[in-house]
Amino acid sequence: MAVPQHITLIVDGEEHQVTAGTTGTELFADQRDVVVIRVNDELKDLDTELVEDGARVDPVAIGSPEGLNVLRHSAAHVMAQAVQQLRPDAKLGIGPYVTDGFYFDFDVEDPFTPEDLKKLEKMMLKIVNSNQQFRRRVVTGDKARAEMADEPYKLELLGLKGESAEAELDAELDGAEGASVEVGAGELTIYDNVDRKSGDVVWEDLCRGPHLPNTKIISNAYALTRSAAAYWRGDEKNKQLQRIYGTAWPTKDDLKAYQERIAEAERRDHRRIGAELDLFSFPEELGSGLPVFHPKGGIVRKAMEDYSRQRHADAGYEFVYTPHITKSRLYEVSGHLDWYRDGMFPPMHVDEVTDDDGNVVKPGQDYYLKPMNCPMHCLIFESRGRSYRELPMRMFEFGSVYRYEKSGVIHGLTRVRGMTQDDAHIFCTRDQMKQELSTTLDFVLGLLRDYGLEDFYLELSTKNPDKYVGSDEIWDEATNTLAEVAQASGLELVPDPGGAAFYGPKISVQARDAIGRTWQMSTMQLDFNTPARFELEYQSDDGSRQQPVMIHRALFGSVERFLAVLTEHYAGAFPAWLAPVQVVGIPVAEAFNDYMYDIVDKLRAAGIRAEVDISTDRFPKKIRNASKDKVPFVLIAGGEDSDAGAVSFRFRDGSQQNAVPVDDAVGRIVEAVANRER
RNA sequence: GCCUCCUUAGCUCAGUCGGUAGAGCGUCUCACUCGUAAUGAGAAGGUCACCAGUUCGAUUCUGGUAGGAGGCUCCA
Repeated sequence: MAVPQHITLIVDGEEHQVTAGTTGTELFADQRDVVVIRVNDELKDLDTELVEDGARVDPVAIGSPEGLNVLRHSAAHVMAQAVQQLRPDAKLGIGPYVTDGFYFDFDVEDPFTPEDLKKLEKMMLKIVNSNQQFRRRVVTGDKARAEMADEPYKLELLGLKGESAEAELDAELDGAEGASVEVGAGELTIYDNVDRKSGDVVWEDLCRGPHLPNTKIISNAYALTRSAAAYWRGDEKNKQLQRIYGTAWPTKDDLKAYQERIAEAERRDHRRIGAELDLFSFPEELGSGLPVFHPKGGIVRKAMEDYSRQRHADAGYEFVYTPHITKSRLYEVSGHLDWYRDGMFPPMHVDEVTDDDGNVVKPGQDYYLKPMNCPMHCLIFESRGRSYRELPMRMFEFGSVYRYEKSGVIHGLTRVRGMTQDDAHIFCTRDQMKQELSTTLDFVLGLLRDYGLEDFYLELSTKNPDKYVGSDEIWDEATNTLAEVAQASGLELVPDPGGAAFYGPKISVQARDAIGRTWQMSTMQLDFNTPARFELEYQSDDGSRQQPVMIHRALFGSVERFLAVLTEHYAGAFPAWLAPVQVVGIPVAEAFNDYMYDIVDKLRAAGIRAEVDISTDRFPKKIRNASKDKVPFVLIAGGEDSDAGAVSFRFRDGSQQNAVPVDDAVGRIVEAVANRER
């Protein structure tokens, strides 16, 4: 019976004969960075006994994406153990890994304080240093329920698993934001944390795993970053649990690099730079999410808009203007009041006439601030009969819209209540739509590149089965057309099921910025429904009346948001063509002020935004000020320069070029602006 | 909208265990006239977000409102 049976494993690509029951720990004993193994595409604990003949076994290093996930998941367990030491009443929610870290949700009487987080970090260090083992144990449903009797949320997850078919459950749990980490497909498992010395089980959690072999690997390259509330299973109808976020890395240097990355993102925060460079502000008097642009920010914005207008004109767009408010009927026809009433500012009720007794003699009317421009563009289309010869008709507007965003979501310029969309609607025939989408995508990407974004991928948002209008055939046709255009672009295409607006599917362009973050930028939506609702039509070449197709598209999304993205992308150091001040002239001493002014006058005559710093600051201080303002070109002139009819450059990176003849310097700056050099 | 935290000079922040406040930067004045990231001295500047309550007395304690931060939910 106990005869050792030999099996063949394909270990890291090579065949090996081993005794059945050999563990990953034994196989990879000399590879210290291996923390889990992959057996036939499935991640397993390192101490898994291997019994299947012919199985593929691959080592997973701690630094690999999967290894990092396991590290962070295990760190979440250690944190939960510490939390239950500090707060024995804490009930466990879920605790998955996320990008760069992990979190764990707890139901506790009192929320965690920053002091608690410090205490918990120390308690975690104790656990980490005591080198507990993570030990996996398969349990039956009854056994799991018995052991988790004091953990109501775990029982709820077990209940879900019991009730529904496996596949369904996994889908549901995945939807519930990481819950599948707790009770995955297949068998139920509990992980015991076993004390090294005593062998006692000090903590346990219902968990799918896998985990690190022991807590020591977590080392002390972890940190608890913040606490916040989160709805249980991601549903705002449920109770809010207290969530603690943390991060964990293979080494202290990795942790430091991560923290430096976070600090860099903070330094680039457009709200901070916007204040430092005097670009915009959010006066409390106006209300939340309603920005004003100061003169410097106004220049950046105007430069962005001017270039956009020029490009749109070149691309055959026509410019339209529409009002900010309208009677309610427009948004009844468009369907917005049905779908987005909560996201719109409440109506203004006007023109009601009552008699002396308060009876309504003449009913009033509701006016709404407009949340979208498209219905108004439809009205322009239908203002007279249209011929197929006019199509495609491309209407562009910097359209200001107002949305009643929930107070908790407003964020700088990226999520506001009043914004200006660079909105266009293209009305075309069905035959034209594919070509039109394809040229629009090229146009969009080209323009984004001109603003300095280079790295893109596409997302295809498809029908939300609970939130759409129109027939399935129309949705299929629209979706397929968008998919074909997206694929033809050669860019990576990520599906976004259910992400579409109610009136049609969309492609969105996601851009990566200078520090690798992605932002949703442009969107292109194909819409058969709005033209139908407005009963738009044109006369075709055969004399029949046809309905046009409508393409919604915005490049910036909103001018405000795009300015925020560019501010963070450039860390405030805008390319010269966008910079609020393009040139600051600094005379070495007052005696050279006039010489400097002559140069700056030449620049101004060439359309350059140039200033002379004639403040009483000393020379080095002026250099410092210009640096802090991130001015692209600093021009310096003293005796050496004026004698030679020259000027000296100081660039933003601190490098210099001296004794440049004045005309050359002017030409160079004019060229840099005209070519939108970075 | 929900949870936690925050709001003190133009900005960044100290501080007051309840007796109406400080620093640095910035601003202004004076002196300095200088070659690549901070010259020195002096001055002005605050209803301690707003509104109530408790108190002899509130910037401080309590409640509410507004605004902000980080999350959650949402994002046409």
